[in-house]
Amino acid sequence: MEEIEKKIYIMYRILVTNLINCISMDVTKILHNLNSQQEIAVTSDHPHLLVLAGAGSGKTRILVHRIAWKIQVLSIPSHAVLAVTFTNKAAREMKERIDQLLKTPSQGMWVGTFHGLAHRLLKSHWRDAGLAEDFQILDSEDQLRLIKRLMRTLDLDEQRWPPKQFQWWINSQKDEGLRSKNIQENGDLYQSMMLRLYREYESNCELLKVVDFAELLLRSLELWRSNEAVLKHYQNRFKHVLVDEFQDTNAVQYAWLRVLAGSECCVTAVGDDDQSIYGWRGAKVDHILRFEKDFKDTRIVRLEQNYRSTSNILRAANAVIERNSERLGKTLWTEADEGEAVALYAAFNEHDEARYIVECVQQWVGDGNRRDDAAILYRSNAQSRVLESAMLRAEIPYRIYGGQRFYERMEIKNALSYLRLISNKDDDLAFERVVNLPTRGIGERTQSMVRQIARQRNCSLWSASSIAIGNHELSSRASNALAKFLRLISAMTSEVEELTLIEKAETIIKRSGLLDFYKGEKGEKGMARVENLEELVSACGSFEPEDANLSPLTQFLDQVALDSGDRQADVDEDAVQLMTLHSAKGLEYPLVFIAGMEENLFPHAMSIEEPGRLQEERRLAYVGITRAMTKLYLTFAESRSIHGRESFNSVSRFVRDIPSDVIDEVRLGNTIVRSTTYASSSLGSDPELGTGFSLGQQVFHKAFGEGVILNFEGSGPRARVHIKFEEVGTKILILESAGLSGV
DNA sequence: AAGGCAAATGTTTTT
DNA sequence: CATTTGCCTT
Repeated sequence: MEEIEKKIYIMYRILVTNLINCISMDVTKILHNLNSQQEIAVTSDHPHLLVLAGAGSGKTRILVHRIAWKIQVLSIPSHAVLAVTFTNKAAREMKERIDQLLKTPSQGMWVGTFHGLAHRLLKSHWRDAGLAEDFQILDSEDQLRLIKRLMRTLDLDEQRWPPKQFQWWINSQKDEGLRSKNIQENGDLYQSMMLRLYREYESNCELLKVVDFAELLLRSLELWRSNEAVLKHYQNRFKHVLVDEFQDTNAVQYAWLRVLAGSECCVTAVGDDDQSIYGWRGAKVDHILRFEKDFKDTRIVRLEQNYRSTSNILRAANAVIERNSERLGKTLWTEADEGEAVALYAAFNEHDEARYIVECVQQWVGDGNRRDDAAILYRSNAQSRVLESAMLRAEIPYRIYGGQRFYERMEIKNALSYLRLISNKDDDLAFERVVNLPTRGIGERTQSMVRQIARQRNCSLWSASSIAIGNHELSSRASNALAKFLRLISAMTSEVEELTLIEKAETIIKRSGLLDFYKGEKGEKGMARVENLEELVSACGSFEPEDANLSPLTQFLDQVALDSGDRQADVDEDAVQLMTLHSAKGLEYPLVFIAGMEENLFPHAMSIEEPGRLQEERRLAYVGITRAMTKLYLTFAESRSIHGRESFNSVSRFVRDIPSDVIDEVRLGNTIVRSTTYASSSLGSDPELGTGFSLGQQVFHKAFGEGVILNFEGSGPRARVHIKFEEVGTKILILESAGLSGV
């Protein structure tokens, strides 16, 4: 069997080579430097292809080269190709690399995120999709606001029913493709409550002409399912569909692909079940297993050779992921050298951990390396603070990824709301956001009055406001303030009409009073906000509209809603990268630190009980470890303050899974000797700073019993000692009055 | 209606 | 610990 396959393959290669010669085109570089598995993945002519690509095996490269192969060698027109990713960043990168490889730009090809492509569909078929032509995109913050508002009208107690829960529930239903009418009541109070709000939410979105993220996908799926003509059009066009990060697809996205693919489309899916870390967001690894069944005649190619990491790092990664049961099974291997051992550092607390990392970075830089090549990863954003301040103190330039995104910042959303209101007076969400910002005397009372009128008349808040003023339904003070606001918006609209996008943004930020409002805000915050507003203006300046028929402003607003705006600001500065493990997926760095390798933190306490969630944490650990190319540091803190409370966690189980011959345990300045099981660490040889005791030492106190020394503040007899007692927890004692004795 | 102070409340992230 | 939310006073 294998023999035959080999022969066919050789014949195929001969044919291919001839073909290349015939076309006399330089396509050799498409196959240049590919290993045999990669080459099969690029050139396979099976109808469908599933590439199981391990970390660092050249996943994106395969996708890009396969597209180039199809276009240049198989002469498939580029407009027949659709490539879909999850993030804008990945889509941008793919576009760039295709252009680079093909030289000729990827004209006619659709490359984008699921959401971006769905939006594009709905924009062209808004009528068939049952939407308004100028429908707005609702981001998650807008969504939460809307839900809160609906809860208020339904008189639901926000304490008993957290709005976030409604949001989460509604989104999960939509991710599964379920509308409220598809859900059966099961007599459960919680479910019936959720469902009740879901119904209300659906009809309100309809009314407000807004579409949330999940809706973009679901709506475009329903469009295809219900409209034969539209579907046929796209099925006839896109004969080649390629999906990146396939393990991250949720139910609707998978259905979307299946419907589009129909029966004559070639689907290529590239993914790694071991890197599925978005299960909590509806992603289903099962889709990888189902692919073969749903797409008949699928060729499966495994890419297991890793080109990124040393073999020690890979051994660590494999040891961690091996303990997961539900795997397709894949073992990464490399031709690379053993490399250095994985360093493990046991810190006393999070500050010591940060200090140690800073020291290592300084040494790395001192050795002539780039800060850009170093990344510090952590499980949750809260951990970044301590690391950040340590970097700041050491004057090491750093860049934090994630956290708050540009277009989600309050001042930016406010400015955008003014722009939205300029382009569409009936945008109620924008209206509500800025009607009293900066404060102009339109308070809660007036606003609820206007809302009530809007509901009665079934009109927008904008129209309701003029009705309220016209009918003298408000106090004269409120009426004047409201009229002033309406005049301001109208005036700005006409003033700005003929201006370019950047001028519009500039004018509106000034005229609305937002700029002065934030300038007046005291402290660093106001400054930063003003800077952000300026950055928004410059973003308007560099925006290039795609469609000449539509107004640049509306196009800008749509793009902003779909793009989180992870701008590449000061990318040129050589800086250490700080990010969560989640956002590190897809990236690689020569030097990687993973901080906070502790039980309850990583794996996270919320995930520790459930086996499924724990497996996902394990995959996250695998993702983290495989980011490292040459040197990996794992650190954990024996004591860490979480939410202001001190907690003591043992070293993460993921660390214990790594074979000890791969790990090099770092001992601080040779002062302390400790074992990984830390609790009963052996005594230090040198007393700490003349106190007569050492860190990690077991001590006895008359009242509190036995404990372990965790930290010192100061030195000599007046030093403050942090001790974790077995019975009473941690105490901070003055040494000379504590009356401690060694055990 | 607006600003100030106390209490609550904390995963992971993209779109 | 640090930020956001809600209540309460002016």
